[in-house]
Amino acid sequence: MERIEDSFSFLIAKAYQQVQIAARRRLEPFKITTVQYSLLNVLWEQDGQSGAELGARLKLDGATVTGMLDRLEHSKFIERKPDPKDRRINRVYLTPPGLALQEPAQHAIISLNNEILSQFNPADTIRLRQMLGELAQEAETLA
Amino acid sequence: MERIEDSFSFLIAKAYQQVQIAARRRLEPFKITTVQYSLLNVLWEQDGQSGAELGARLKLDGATVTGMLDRLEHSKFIERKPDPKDRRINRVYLTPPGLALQEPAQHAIISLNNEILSQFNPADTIRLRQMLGELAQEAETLA
DNA sequence: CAATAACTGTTGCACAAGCAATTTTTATGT
DNA sequence: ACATAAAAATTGCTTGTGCAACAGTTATTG
Repeated sequence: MERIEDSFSFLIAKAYQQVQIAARRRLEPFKITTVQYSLLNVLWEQDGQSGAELGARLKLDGATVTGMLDRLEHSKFIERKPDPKDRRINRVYLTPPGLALQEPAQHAIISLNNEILSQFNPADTIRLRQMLGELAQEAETLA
Repeated sequence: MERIEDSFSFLIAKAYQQVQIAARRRLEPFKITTVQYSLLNVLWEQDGQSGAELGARLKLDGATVTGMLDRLEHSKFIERKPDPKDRRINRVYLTPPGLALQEPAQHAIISLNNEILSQFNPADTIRLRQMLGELAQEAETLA
């Protein structure tokens, strides 16, 4: 028998959970959630993407993206505009308030990541990032 | 500017997500979810615990535990019985079907964890487990 | 002893997430 | 061209999560 705390699935779930909670606290002043932040991040990089593109980039279900866009639109950080060439598509644009979030929100999250990782030496940090990436890849093929 | 894929918070979220999806698939035949599995795991170790004890062990909010117990009770894997000494407390007991899940469900998850980690050498695996634990700890203090 | 604090479980609310099914629109293949 | 397939977005459903508020019970403390 194995204690649940020794199960690797549990370990990564709890590491994720705690990072998640810390990130949520840092983003609270900006009135966005962690997942909304990741979506905004993709938009800060390139405006006017479709919901499908955002979902592919963030590896999120289309239905999840729809809900997130609903809430982000409701809080006036984005706008949906129909694509003139393809009527299936809604393109997503940042509003001025949505744009204004970029500097402070990114600063908050980058600082947090640095603080969390500051306990490891640079080589370990690099290896950890590598392993997390390979882990996601491997789990995906096993799914 | 940082691409979201390079953000550590995103990295760990996606690693978690993919492990989660793989685990869900493996548990599908048993009609339980990954979080229900972790709760059952604590019960397989020791029957008759209170909701508060389960929540503390799994680091879950009381309200979350209530909902999980509702669903596990509805699917007949557990039972709630009032504590005779302390009328605030409900104690949670496994039913025979709940007990019967232990062998096959644990086997499924342990196998998955081994498969996922098989890409790393033993030293890296140990280091990864260490780092994930320290990560959770550190993020918790930063929250 | 009586007032207050702490604990346990529950409900309600909001957000996130995946899956299935549906609608509308565009692409493909014969 | 027409039928079929594929893609995009949405809606509905279930589960999980955390937070806040609450009721009932037990502990503490002045």
